[in-house]
Amino acid sequence: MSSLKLFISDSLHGLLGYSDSALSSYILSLALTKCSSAGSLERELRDSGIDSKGLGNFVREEKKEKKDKMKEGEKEGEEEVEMKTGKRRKTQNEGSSSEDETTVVRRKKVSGRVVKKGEKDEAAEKDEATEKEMEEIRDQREKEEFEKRLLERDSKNTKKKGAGEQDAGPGADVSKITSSEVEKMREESRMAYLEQREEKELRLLEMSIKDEEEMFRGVERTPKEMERLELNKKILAMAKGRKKKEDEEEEGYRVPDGFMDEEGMINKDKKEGVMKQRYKEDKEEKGEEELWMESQINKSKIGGGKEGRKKEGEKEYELVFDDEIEFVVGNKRKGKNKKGEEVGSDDEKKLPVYAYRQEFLDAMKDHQVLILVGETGSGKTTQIPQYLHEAGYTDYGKVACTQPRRVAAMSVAARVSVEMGKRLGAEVGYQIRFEDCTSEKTKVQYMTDGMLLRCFLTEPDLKSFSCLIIDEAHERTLHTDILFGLVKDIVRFRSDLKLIISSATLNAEAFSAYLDDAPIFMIPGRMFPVDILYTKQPEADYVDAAVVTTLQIHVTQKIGSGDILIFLTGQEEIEACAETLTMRTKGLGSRIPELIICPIYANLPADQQAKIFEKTPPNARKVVIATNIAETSLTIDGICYVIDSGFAKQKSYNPKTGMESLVVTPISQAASNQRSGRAGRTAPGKCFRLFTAWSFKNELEENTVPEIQRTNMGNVVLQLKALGINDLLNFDFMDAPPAETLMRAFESLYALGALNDKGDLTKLGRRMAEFPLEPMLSKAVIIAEKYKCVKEILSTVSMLSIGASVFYKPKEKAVHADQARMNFARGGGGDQISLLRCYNEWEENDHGTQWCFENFVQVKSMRKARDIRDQLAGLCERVEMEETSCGLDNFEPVLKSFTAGFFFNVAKLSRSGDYTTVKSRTTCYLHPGSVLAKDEVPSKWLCYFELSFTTKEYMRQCCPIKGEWLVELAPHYYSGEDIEEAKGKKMPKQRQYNKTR
DNA sequence: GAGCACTGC
Repeated sequence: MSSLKLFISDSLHGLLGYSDSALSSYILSLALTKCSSAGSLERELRDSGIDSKGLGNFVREEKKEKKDKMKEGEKEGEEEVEMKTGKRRKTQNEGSSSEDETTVVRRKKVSGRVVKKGEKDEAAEKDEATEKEMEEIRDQREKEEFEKRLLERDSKNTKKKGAGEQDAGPGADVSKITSSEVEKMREESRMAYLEQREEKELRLLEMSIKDEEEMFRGVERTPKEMERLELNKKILAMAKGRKKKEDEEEEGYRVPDGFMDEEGMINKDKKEGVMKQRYKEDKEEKGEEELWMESQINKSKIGGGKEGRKKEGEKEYELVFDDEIEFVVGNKRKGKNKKGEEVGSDDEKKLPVYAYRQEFLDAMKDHQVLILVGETGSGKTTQIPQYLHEAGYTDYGKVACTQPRRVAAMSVAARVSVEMGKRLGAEVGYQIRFEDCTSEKTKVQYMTDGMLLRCFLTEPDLKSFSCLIIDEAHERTLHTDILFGLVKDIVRFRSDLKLIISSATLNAEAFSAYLDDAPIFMIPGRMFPVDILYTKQPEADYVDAAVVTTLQIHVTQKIGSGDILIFLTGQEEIEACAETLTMRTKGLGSRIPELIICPIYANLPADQQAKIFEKTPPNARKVVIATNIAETSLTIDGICYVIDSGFAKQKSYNPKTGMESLVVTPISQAASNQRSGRAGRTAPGKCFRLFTAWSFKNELEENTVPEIQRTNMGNVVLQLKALGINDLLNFDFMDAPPAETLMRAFESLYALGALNDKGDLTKLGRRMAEFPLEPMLSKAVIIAEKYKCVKEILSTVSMLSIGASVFYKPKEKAVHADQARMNFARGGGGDQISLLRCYNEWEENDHGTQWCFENFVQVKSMRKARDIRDQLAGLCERVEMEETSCGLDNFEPVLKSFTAGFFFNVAKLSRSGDYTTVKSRTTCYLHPGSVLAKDEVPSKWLCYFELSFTTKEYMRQCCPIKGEWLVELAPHYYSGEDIEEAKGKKMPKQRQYNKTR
């Protein structure tokens, strides 16, 4: 609490200090009451912090170390390993090698079958097998040998023990193992893990060397690159040399395979007995977690699943991987309407919603507001608006249905227009940014939620609508959350307006409570049951675990039983996962059916994205490796197995520094359930969660923190202000954003001149709200009029607002891509001017695709930039802003205009050579991707587009500016003092003037 | 020398 107080008084001092402090005390009191009543300070702090709890950090750390390890080559301390495998290790120690138990089960199969295969291969390998395959075989050998030794030793131990116990008399426990033996076993398993890891790293290293040599043949390489390559080669040679030596040494221990086979069987039973005994002992100690898991398992059995499916399934395994993961059956997601007929042509009649038509219309008659709960497949999105239309609600206004995504709005509208037999754009239409497919005749209108929000600006009472349906409300996007507040207000004074909040999850009570206890109307979904399986122990590396699980599914489940969908966090992981999968399936060759690997993430070029929708050929299985994009945005048919890493990248915002960060965070229970639902769309499915049932219950939040609580609110505040909502701190948010975030938004809008000292919208603010841009960008556009560079700033702003996806950098042509990008930087001006040059050149080349290709620029992004630019230009025309131009030779006006919007984001070069933000004194770094990163003489002053924390505080999209500009452009924010230090001499003290507002 | 999850106006 005290820290918040401090912050508020601080910021008010800096910002509002000069003015009459009516606003400040007002805001302060509101902020404080809001904050204490919401009790959200703790959450805020957590949100703004960079550390995510749970496994996220661990995994990251672990990965980084993995890389380090690879560089260090063979140096590997025991302690380090202990740390790396910490999570897994811990449970193993506590839960006392339940893993070993399974290792034995596996071992039998490995030696029983794969070895024989291996022998055959060995005969033929000289002529046939590729180098990689040979290595695979050798790997396999090594592991098996190690396991055999382990078994042998174990059997000796057990025998010895057995003899000893007999001496001690009857009743002595055969299964008791001394602690030194436990220690030994631990070490063994540690070694095994280490060995496996080492092999993997080596293989990867080898591949990367090979790749580099092949792909860059004939391409000039920098000395650094050459150096790295040489170093890698050296490491590989050294490691291989050592391996060879070890192999030779091991040769002496070799035991005939056949012998081991049998021996393995005998040992297995004994050891299993031992392990089970210990397992039970431990379970008693462990208590809650195990008990809960057990209860979950029993529940699923009662639930009518195929009892003991897992146990039986194991026996069916033909091919077992030595790093196999064990899963525990968890609860079952119950299917709705188990018969679930195939979707046919007249399927809407079979949709669950159909049976509720009359009931629904009756409910509509009685209530103004209704919460509609219907899971995926209930048909609510397509049918409900039609029912309303048929019932005559469209006689005095349109029925609007909002969707969080453009594609959804378009496709649903198209579907409904077919069902109604009307042309799209006539009675049924949609409205999204850049596309208005409606007409005067339109009765049923689908639109994005952001679009409806924009409608409020022109039509505050929404009088052209008779019904509003806010669909997918459970997603809690920023726009839906704001809509809630606005529509709640509207229904109070427009008794003729009907409101439906439609959600797919059961936490509808929250919506109901928020909307004055509105009645909840339930429609069952059409879902198939999904078995949920958890890992028995935490997995240290979920990417690796996902690969293994995929192979397990692929090998053990019948081909044609369904495709696999893996949820990972981002491009990097997806690529790594796809690579490992390719490698391992290649290694297995024809022993397994074909596995088609399809990565998908938003930045993937469209043609590659389309691959996931191709039908899987018979005798093959598709595995889709996706980000969250597959959670909501797209539906892939035929998925029956979902592998859920339990993580996603989530944006969080720290209002103190204004810094956004994208962090790998554990997902919520709700999100995990959403993911598992993806397995049961066309047939009964299974969801493999790569975490334990315990962590699901105890470590995952129940619901995802709504976006409104972890994002910058500048734009929202400006828009709400433009709608005439003045008392924002008392605005009826369903979940209020953190007070600090609102404060920061106020502060920045005030400094930009969008709000006056009373907190009211200024003329400038009203103009800014017209632009569909972040306030700082809008300001830059408006100021450009003064500096006569509107044409240039519009292009720059459009390019900036599409994000970082402009330049495309394929791995194999990274050097060329970088070169192409640096070409745009020639002539100076930093990233902003580079983007401007890029846009201009594209325009000069007739918006050509070929040009994009040659310059490693993404066409998709450029087209988007053009759309945005056209829209902005249109808006400028409407406010009679002339499209002036300053040309490219003198780009100073462009940078000045940009700085006029982004003067918050200015960093100064300190003596130590780092940059420090001028006001908040945060140390930050020039992003290596910036064109300025290669400059030899760093600019004294930088103005950046965004500050984002990844591994460091990085400034992205930076341009060099002059210190004097700050006093000229933002005299109320910067004084001479702020810049004199860098100038080295005293500047005449400038009086604050702030009377213009 | 890093790495950008997903949306939307």
